[in-house]
Amino acid sequence: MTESLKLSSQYCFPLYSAANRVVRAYRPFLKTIDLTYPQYLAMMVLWEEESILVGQLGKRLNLDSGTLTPLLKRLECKQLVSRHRGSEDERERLIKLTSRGRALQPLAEEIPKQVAGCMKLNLDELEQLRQLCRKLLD
Amino acid sequence: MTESLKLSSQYCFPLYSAANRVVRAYRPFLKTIDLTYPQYLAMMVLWEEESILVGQLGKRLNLDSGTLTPLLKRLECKQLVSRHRGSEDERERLIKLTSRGRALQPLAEEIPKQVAGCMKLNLDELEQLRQLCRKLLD
DNA sequence: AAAAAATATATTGTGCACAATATAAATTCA
DNA sequence: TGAATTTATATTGTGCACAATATATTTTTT
Repeated sequence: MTESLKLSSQYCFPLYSAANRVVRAYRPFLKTIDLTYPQYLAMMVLWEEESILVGQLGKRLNLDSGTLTPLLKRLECKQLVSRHRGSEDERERLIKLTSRGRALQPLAEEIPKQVAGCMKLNLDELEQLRQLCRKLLD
Repeated sequence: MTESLKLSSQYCFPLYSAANRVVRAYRPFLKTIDLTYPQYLAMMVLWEEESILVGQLGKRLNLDSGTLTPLLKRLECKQLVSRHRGSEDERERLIKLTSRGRALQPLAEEIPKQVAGCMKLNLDELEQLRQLCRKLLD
């Protein structure tokens, strides 16, 4: 057996597995506000920005239109966002937070703390993990 | 704006994004042997074990039968594995590496090194990242 | 042994994630 | 200005990831 192909030798498998685990950890909390994790990420950006173009949102979340277009349609169905065209450029799609979307924010307020409470890592370790992931993403 | 809901304050978003990035980094290399990343993980276990029950494989990969059953059927279609029943227990599904599956291993040998070469993290940082992810997964 | 409970895997349905491609509008160039 | 190119988003198709549930077999209990 070659060492390099042993599961226990892999660096990326734990990362892949940890990301799955974390999204799963969010699920019960996000269920209370009827959002998936990627939807929650999009809503976080909108709570910050009020409105944003699909392309800009994609840059913030590292997701493309193939992922975002259907996701944003689902948020539109729930009346959390509205989808408009750019005023100058008709190709652009401007996503706006609705009042219903804005009203969701206070209900999400406690979720980060609650999830952190379920984590096996302390704040220091979470910070290290974040730095390493950010460097990987550079 | 509440600090706790800012995207830049999140600990898990970089982890989620980094995992997507890493799977994407593997893709061109895995394409040469016609495997997806989760399929590659399953094959790695089989290269180690030769045969394994679905449940045991799920424990190694942190995946359930809802994910593994269709994945293993696809590997079966490619004739990389065969799917049998347990000899004692008819409920069990025993997955066996085929000769074709075994023949794939040498072609995968160089992939871990190649992917590591694309990474923005050095070996030390990869090791730290792995340790943190493992602790999170405990 | 028959009924009940537990176990292993499969199925169903939803929502990503992404590559590849399509569409349509804007920009650049001839 | 008209054609070619670029840009922004949408569409299509594949394969996860998982919750919820179903099925079938085994084990335990009565």
